[in-house]
Amino acid sequence: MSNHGEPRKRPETDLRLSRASVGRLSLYLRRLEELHAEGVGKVSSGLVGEALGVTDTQVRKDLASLGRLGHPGIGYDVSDLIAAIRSTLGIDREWSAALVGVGNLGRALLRYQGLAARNFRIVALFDTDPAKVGQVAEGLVVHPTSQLGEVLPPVGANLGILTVPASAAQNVADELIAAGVKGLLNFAPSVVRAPAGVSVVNVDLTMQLEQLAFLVHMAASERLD
Amino acid sequence: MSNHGEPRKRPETDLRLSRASVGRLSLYLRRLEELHAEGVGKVSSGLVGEALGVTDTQVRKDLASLGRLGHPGIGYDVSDLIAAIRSTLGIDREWSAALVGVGNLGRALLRYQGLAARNFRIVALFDTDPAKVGQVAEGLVVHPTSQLGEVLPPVGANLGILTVPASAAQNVADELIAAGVKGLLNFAPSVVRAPAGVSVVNVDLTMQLEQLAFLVHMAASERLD
DNA sequence: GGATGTGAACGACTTCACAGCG
DNA sequence: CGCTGTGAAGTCGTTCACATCC
Repeated sequence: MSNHGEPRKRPETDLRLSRASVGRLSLYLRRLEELHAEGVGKVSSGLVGEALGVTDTQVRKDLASLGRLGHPGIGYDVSDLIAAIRSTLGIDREWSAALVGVGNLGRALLRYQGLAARNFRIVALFDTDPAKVGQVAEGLVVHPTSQLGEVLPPVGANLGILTVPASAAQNVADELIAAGVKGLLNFAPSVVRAPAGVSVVNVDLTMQLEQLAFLVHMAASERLD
Repeated sequence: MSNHGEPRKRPETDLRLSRASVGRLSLYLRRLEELHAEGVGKVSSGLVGEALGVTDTQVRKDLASLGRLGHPGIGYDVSDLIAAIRSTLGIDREWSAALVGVGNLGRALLRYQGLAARNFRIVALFDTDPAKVGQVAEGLVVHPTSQLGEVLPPVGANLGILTVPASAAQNVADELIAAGVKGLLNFAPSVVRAPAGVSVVNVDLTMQLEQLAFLVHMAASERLD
């Protein structure tokens, strides 16, 4: 689903957090924010994991990587946990992104409130279609992708969002990287690769549809017991 | 990212394919279709995995679960592999889906060509917004979500796609399940749970953004060596 | 020689069991 | 007593090494 580009040589032993646990930390964070909004001040590991289908032990193991935040017999302080997870994930600051490919999906992302709620801002738009260039969407002018190298650096986005056809994805990714972007969110149905120092998350809707088809397919054949 | 709903009791020992390998099979399939289009007839495990960042050994292990399709010294027949993967994933037939939530993302999915290309058809639309009910999008009328129970069963969709707010996701999921749907693709930022026999894939864009933020955040601090 | 298939070693992640603290 | 933190055990997935076959 996501990778770091090149296969890494070093086993990365210093990295405390496993890939899987980072995903769960996101889930915990959301759950904790819900609980916080409900006025809950202290939580147990069981309460956090319950609605998420995660065991209490697993929650404690994950939270242990943030430091010693729990109080035996009491639980965890919700606000402390929220702050610690935000800081660990690196979302206690603002991220700015360039979006390339102002099609249906690109526009949907532009209008998606969830991005702003998490301090992700889209600060530049690009498209190759001459009919789209010059248009304004959500207060941003669409620039031609060919001018990415000149337009983007002064804006200084640290992320790139790819909502382009698969055939264009790697080329656009390379241009974004050349323009200084440090992370890529790729929605094209292709595996985008990047050099060390640039992170990539491939979303790949097609793959997830096929995962679902497989699960349903399997469940159906299991029913024939 | 995706789960089967309730935590399962039985370790499901009969299931040959691991979750991770199913995802890779999707990637192989896409790569093989590219190669097929280029007129390639035989491939080696190395060639399939190369552009995907997967080792040859891993490819062979994954393909082994499809049966004995390889020929030592020669490789695999591209067409055979494509057919075998399609059949294993359960995408050698048509899947029909109801889409609930005709907002920006819902509309983007409706127009997404990749669905049709993979034999996934959206056959019914629902929304709670009275302003949207009755509208026609891509040839389909938007029905009120409240009438899901009456409208959907005669149409007979086997999947449900949720592009609704997180607060509504579980309720809508329950209604879809009651209407006979066997699989759910959930785009809402929440974990949707389903009883045994119904499969769920949670896409969760927020989580993937946070994954990316974390990776970039980590890469930045590693640079201080 | 060139490539597959696969047991065995290895490593990563999860669950268990329980010590320890409030 | 309730709940955390964590070594140990167990499970799952990946990589290695090599026997095997065209």
